[in-house]
Amino acid sequence: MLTRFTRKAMNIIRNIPEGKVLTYGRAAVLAGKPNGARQISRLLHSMSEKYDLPWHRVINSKGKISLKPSQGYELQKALLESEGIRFSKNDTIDLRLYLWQVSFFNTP
DNA sequence: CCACTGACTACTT
DNA sequence: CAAGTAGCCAGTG
Repeated sequence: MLTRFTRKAMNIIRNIPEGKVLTYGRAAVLAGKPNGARQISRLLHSMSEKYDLPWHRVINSKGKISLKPSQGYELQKALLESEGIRFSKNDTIDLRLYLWQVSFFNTP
């Protein structure tokens, strides 16, 4: 049984457009739980495949990929770059350019 | 119900 | 800037 928060979060993540990203924290806020960032990561980890979520479009608040090398890092970076996202020298994504700007999201 | 775990974050050193 | 810390809360056993 999934919580309302979890379902809402999945819905939001599914709607991240190509070439844009969301941070764990932002996704949590949009799903209605400002402190639910860790649940977002759990979601992605456990059901990104089952529910066909664009898990690679979610990164941490510093604009970096949270996965470790050989644990999915390379794959995520490749997927993002294939959508046109450019990484800075220090391997960070410029959130000013790529953060999905959504002021409201309507899902009951 | 309790304990433990995290692909997190904001704040302090 | 890097490293440490306290708070966070759904899932799991």
